[in-house]
Amino acid sequence: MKSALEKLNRIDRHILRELQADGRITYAALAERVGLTTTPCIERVKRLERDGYIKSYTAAVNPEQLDAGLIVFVQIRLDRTSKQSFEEFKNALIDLPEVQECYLVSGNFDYLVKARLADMAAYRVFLQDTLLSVPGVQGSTSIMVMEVVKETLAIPVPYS
Amino acid sequence: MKSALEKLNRIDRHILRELQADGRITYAALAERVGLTTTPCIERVKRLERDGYIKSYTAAVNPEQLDAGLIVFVQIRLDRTSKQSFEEFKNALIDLPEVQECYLVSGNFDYLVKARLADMAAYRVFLQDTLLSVPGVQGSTSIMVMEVVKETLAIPVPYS
DNA sequence: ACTGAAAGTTCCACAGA
DNA sequence: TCTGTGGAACTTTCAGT
Repeated sequence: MKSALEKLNRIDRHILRELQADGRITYAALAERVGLTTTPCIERVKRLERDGYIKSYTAAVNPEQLDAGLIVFVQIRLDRTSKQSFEEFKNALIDLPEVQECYLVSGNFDYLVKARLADMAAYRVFLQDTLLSVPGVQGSTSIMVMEVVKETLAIPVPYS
Repeated sequence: MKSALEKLNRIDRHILRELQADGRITYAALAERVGLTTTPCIERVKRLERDGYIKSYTAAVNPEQLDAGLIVFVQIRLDRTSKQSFEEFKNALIDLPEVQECYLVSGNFDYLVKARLADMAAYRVFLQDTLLSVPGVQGSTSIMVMEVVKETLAIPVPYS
């Protein structure tokens, strides 16, 4: 079984690195960085997009300045007796703008939710009125983030 | 105290939404979407960048296709007796490419680390040879992600 | 799969309101 | 802070290797 990265040659991996570092780089500048002219460079980028290596491009905005400076992880335990609970919970959660990540995880609880809130007041409202009022939720444990040590979106792509 | 969002007018918030949804949109198209001509639109984007609302632009790549399909959260307990441990730990962690997020958190353990690995074999190596061999680490608990329900980078910016 | 060039867009600085 | 304009830069297509 070939590793996923080996399907991409050195230039493609270089392109992925550059586009992760600067998603708005021009094709002309990108081509120069990876040692191509613009035409084949654009072709490679389009193929990376088509093949799903690049899902989208996005501006990374600063949560601190946008009423979302508080990060909290909430472990949610669901009522396991009904299988319907899981689907209901997912559907309820997926549209909440405060919820940035949600995972089904191993262990004593069922879901791990990462949310961004303005402050503790907003957190209390979110937990009580939103999360805990979803049908099937049995209990929760919150982990408050005191300090962000690292937070990156980048997937490492080796060998320049 | 004015909320952070209220420092931005409707057009600026609209720009932030559009750039989060498509980080490579041309200024011409962005200007049309927000109802401006290109010159003032570019000025607003540059100001949002200067004022730190926009931190960077990035391509979102697919971890599944890049040997990083497995997500694991590791709770790390540190030796609390030495204050030096915290700095050492942070410095050791911050450069690890597998570590996508790292937080100092409240509760029984000290750090919560989110890492992306190729598979369970890579996870075991990472935990033993990398995380647990950092000086000052007393213990760890791992939470394996079974299913990704939601994973977004976007910070909600209300009122179009 | 790449080069180079031509034609069409976009960017961006400047003048003006 | 906006509109409009013109030259430079960039994108994109196409013929050729």
